[in-house]
Amino acid sequence: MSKTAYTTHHGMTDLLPGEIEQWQALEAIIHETARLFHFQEIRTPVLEQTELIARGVGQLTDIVSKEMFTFDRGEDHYVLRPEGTAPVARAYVQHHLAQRGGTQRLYYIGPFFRAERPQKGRQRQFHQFGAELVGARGSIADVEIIAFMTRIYRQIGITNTTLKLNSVGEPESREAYRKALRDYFKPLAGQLSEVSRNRLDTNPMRILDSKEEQDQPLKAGAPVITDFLSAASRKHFESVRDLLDKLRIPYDVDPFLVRGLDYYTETAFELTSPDLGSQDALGGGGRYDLLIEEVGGPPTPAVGFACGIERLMIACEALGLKLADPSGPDIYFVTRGEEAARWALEKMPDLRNSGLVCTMDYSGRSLKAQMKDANRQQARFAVIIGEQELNDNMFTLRDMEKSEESLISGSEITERVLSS
RNA sequence: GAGCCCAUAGCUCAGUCGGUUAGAGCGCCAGGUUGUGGCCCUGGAGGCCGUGGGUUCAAUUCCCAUUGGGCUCCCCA
Repeated sequence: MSKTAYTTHHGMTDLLPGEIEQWQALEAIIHETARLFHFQEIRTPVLEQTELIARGVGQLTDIVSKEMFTFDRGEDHYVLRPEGTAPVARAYVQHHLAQRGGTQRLYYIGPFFRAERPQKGRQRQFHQFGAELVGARGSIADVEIIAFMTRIYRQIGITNTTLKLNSVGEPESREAYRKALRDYFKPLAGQLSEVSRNRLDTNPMRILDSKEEQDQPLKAGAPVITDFLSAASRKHFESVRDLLDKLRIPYDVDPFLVRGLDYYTETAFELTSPDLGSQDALGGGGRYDLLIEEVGGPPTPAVGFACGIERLMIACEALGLKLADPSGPDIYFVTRGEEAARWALEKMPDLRNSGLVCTMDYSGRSLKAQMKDANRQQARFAVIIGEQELNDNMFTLRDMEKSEESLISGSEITERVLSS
């Protein structure tokens, strides 16, 4: 163990065979769901300009103020992207996607980076998938996004989730609400936890998601943002709830749901699971009507979500959900002698052209060792080739599960395996 | 940034009240079957007992530090 000179950095892990199958199966579900919603994949670089993230996500957010991996080369300031929405917004502006007309329906899967202390469900390199509807104003867009997200979990079989829903309104309402919160909490400052007290001036809305024991009773009497929403915001929020009801997507309105990024407006939501332990958010999202403009584009309403893949895996694990089993080859060639091995090597391209998965021993090991390997790899059939077989052009085809053997000619292999 | 826990074979873990060559199960390799997997039997490889220092005649064991890992708070995915 100590002989291993190099290891991954703290909070970054390798995905090995045995584990990767689950990821691939999940990715297949994501791509298929996106196809059904007619969203198209977008891939943006892992490195972005630090300024983009700082502006887009917000200078005062935890992400920007203390969790970014950054480095400089000459004049350029690089950051490992900590989230997906700001880069998508940047791409939308940079490539003038607005000029393509209509609404851009985009989704992505990929790694993101935050320099936090790792723990269960939190890695420094983690993975998210997400979707964005850019250029869509109506509440139907919000609901499509939520439907997209929840459908994926339903497809997987994760059903014991809670969808929390709130509206954070427009900036003006939020400012009025912030003031009301300050007015409410100021006299109680002495009873607040230290973290919350510090937020009183900087970001009082964050006091609302405090988990500190002592803050809970104080939160209970706090003003609710719903009372500060403009008529338009209120109508939008009502419409979202109404449409969710129509789609029979259950949700809980949580007036204290405040998401950590600055760019959210109007609808905000979060999907939580009881199987995740302390980090219980599977994913979340909301509307961000001002972000595109903030990063230099035309005023463009948008809504999106992002979900953590590692957390999804934890939930699958807890629920015993296996999305995929590793599959073995159709044929494993067991060879004796160099000539036999060469015959097998030359035969395999034909079989593969027919769609058969085949492999063989590469080291000229004993027959027993090769059979053992075929078994370990869960091969459906072993084809045994020795001198005799080559001379007669008749080979032993062994059904590994039934332990039955038959003699067949070389040209029969494909058909026999395909038909069983 | 703060707190708690852990560190012995590839994996999961015993163990030494401080005392010669450090163990098991699984896995791996080989033999039993000179051409046949899974079950069984036999054998083998594989550990500076995370690292550094201290106490001691003697440390994998006790003490300190350090590194790595896990969990929690904060916050998020």
